[in-house]
Amino acid sequence: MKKISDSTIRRLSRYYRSLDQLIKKNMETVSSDQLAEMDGITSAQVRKDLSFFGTFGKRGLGYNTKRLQSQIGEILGLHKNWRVAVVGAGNIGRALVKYEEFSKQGFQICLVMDADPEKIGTSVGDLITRDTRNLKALIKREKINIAIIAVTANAAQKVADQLVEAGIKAILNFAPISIKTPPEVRVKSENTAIEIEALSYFLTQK
Amino acid sequence: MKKISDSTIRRLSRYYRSLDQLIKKNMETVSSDQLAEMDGITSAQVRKDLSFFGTFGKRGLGYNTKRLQSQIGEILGLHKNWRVAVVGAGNIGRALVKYEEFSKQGFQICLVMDADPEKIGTSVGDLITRDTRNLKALIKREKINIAIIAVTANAAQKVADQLVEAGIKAILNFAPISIKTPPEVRVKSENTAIEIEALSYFLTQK
DNA sequence: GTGTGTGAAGGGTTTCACAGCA
DNA sequence: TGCTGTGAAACCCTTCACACAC
Repeated sequence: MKKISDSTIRRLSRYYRSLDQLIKKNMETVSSDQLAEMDGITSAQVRKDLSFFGTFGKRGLGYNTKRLQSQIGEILGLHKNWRVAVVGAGNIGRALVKYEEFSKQGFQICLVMDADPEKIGTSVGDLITRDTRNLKALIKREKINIAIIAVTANAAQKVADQLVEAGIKAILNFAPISIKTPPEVRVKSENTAIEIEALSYFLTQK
Repeated sequence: MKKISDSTIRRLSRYYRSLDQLIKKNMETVSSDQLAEMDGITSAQVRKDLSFFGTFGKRGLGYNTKRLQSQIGEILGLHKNWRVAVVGAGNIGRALVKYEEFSKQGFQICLVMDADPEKIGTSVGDLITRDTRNLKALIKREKINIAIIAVTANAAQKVADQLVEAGIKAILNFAPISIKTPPEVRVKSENTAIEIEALSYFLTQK
């Protein structure tokens, strides 16, 4: 399969959400122009993004909202009921466990771990915090597909190594540090500090 | 000033953090090769990024870690003690108020707001949750520079409009929806659902 | 007429490769 | 010799513009 750019995939996620809104408003069809307007991009971009995966629209008419959403969901693999683990039961970890946007799209958080004895055994949402010392066994037993790292910068690489050893192929990293993994493992980083520093730069320029 | 790409700015933030580690290990100098290796990019990229802002290294030697860090800090405006407000005292909002990575870099959260009467008056870290109805006045009184939106998708645009009206020029948006603002306002979005969906896509492809 | 799908053009970012300085 | 700084080349992504289907 042709290599699809990361930006395209991210935009598909956005289209998926925009379609949600339209469907709630009982809109049956949508044009690339409308979708583009909702996401602040160009209509050519929308059509090009979709064209990588097939032809979903009708010329002169646009796209059927429900069908397009379900097709994008299919492309992104959102029908798959992913099992997710969160490593780190600090502020961010706990907020993620309770984040509704996950469960809504089939990402089920089934495991929370921490290394701190004070935290082990405490409940987070419906889950009980487990000991990271048992990481490998827990990941396997719970058949986890995706792991979220929400530990400190110091601990992040070690956790990542353990996750890789446990067979995890997809990691979402919230620690403010780049982590190293073998090429077959995909890592996405979410680093709020970096985003706010970009705002700082912008304000400083003006 | 020449337009600098967003990716360059984001990488500068990463270099800043990588330099942190090196400084902690008492390394006096670093080459673009080493920095690149730490962040999983190429050395040419590092040198190119820095070259937009000046010449910071010594040929044959590399860069002085402390000096380079402070120069990057200067570029990003990290010395400025930004005053930050968080709108939305849900799970994410509360986690952000307590996020240490912010205060460490001079981003001081001085205001938390929510619309829910149950939440108004409750404390989050050192702050008391205020009523969003007073948003404009509070933003002005606290001299806020940067606002973080951590409310639901439904409420996000309305909050954004109020923030713009209150004179805010930089917004970090955690709501899973694109928000519209006038061109002079910079918005950065952090959307964990989008990142995890990219992982879902990756796992689905294999 | 309307709006999609797409090859081609355009613009921007990354990588290459090397001159030049410590 | 070692490593930076930087034009030029390569690459990738976005935008244009129009044929074509409804």
